[in-house]
Amino acid sequence: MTTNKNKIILLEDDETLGYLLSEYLKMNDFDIVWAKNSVNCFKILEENTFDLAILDIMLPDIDGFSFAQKIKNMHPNLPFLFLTARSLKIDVLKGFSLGAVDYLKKPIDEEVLVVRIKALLSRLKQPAQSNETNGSYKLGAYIFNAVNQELNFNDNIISLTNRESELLHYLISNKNKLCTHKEILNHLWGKNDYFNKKSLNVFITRLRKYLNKDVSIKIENVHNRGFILKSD
Amino acid sequence: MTTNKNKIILLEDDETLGYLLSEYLKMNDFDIVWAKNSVNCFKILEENTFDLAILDIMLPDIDGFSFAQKIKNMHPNLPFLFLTARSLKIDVLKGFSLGAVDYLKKPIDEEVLVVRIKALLSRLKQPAQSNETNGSYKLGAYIFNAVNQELNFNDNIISLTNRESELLHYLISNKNKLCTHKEILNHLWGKNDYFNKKSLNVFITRLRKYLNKDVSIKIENVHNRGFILKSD
DNA sequence: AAAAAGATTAATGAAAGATTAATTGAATTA
DNA sequence: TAATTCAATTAATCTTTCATTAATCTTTTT
Repeated sequence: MTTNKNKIILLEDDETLGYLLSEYLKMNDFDIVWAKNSVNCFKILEENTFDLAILDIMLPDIDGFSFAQKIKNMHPNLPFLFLTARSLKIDVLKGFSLGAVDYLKKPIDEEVLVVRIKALLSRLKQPAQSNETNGSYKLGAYIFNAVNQELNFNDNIISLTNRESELLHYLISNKNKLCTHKEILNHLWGKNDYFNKKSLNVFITRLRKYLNKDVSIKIENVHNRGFILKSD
Repeated sequence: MTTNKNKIILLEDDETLGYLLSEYLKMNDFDIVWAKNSVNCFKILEENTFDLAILDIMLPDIDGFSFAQKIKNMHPNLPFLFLTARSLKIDVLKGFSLGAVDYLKKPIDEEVLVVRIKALLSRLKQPAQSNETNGSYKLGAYIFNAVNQELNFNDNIISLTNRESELLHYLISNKNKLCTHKEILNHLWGKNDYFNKKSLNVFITRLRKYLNKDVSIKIENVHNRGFILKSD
């Protein structure tokens, strides 16, 4: 595994469409292998692993569905999506019940295809990295988990209080952008008065203390305006 | 209390379509909650967990996409699919880039919808049981059998009561992730009031006592939010 | 240099949580 | 039907948490 590109096998007998699709997908940073017929496709699949298979099921030399079944037996975990000119409901149902992850009708819009593939792959990738990246933010050497309200620095976990976490969440999702006192106060406290502002200052100090292990992270004050969380 | 049906929330303002869809999906063994507007939907989502959200993004009271974004912030792992009358390419692209798992155009064919949902859920379910095998979970040096309601520590078997077991089951299947009071109470008791919360505290204490033989396991409280079962 | 804004540290007190004990109520048994 | 058992709930009590407030020091602005 020398590349981190997603490997996709495309089974498409139409020269023009096959060429266009594989070129377009290559441009979008996928590693494409184009098989022009099912025999060829089978051979390639025997010797390689892929992240996704895109199958044109109206190929002349084989019934697409039985082919998909074969693939499923060979590579039970290989997700596949169908391209098809057929739009019969029965086909769609058949496709999904075979375990297809998607079913696109021709003519294909390449842009839509790419977005769908990316969405698919990112979803399929998730189990590998657990839910660590989801709902959590990288901040310099820290990782902030907004759901658990935790700051992770080198597996050293700091539990944040509600207010600390809310404030950091607000700042981090407006990273490198001024957050005015007003905005922050209204967002966290629902109102904006002298005392809440005092409170805000206390929490800013706390966050600064938590984050001081990475000197590239700073919470800067803009006099009479608000705060900016700077990082990167 | 715990059913093995897939819980789905349906956001659909159209009375007729909403009724038809939720009835049809119920017939197909899904556990459906139908929200007729986004405010309602939001409330329900705050207090419950679902396996899938189906969103009509042309609702009059809110922009569907920003709503999806909100949901994503709240429940980063909740997969959602869009129903829409719009078929503009830009919308489809936007939907997928938000992380939608599917995008269906109205009019909906219920049969297709069900097949797609099943395909989706079966795919999404796979990663879930990382260390769950036929109802038993490894938790540090313990093995929890959710069916027999037993905790095994070095072949020393502790029998759990219903509530103890339900609670541990919920926490363990959300290991290392915050479970809010609301979620837990709604999941176990079906409602969320002062007294149930008190009861919950008692059961937390019990579970802590059972689990105190392995110091690497902790049930942590997040003040005013809920609990996290930490292990590994 | 005075005044205002911000930073920091510490003190406080109400609410939330933990723990143990008592009570209730349903199911089981005598 | 009375007695027993067992789990869930409620009560009572003790402990901890954390947002707020206060007090004091530092920086910025004019």
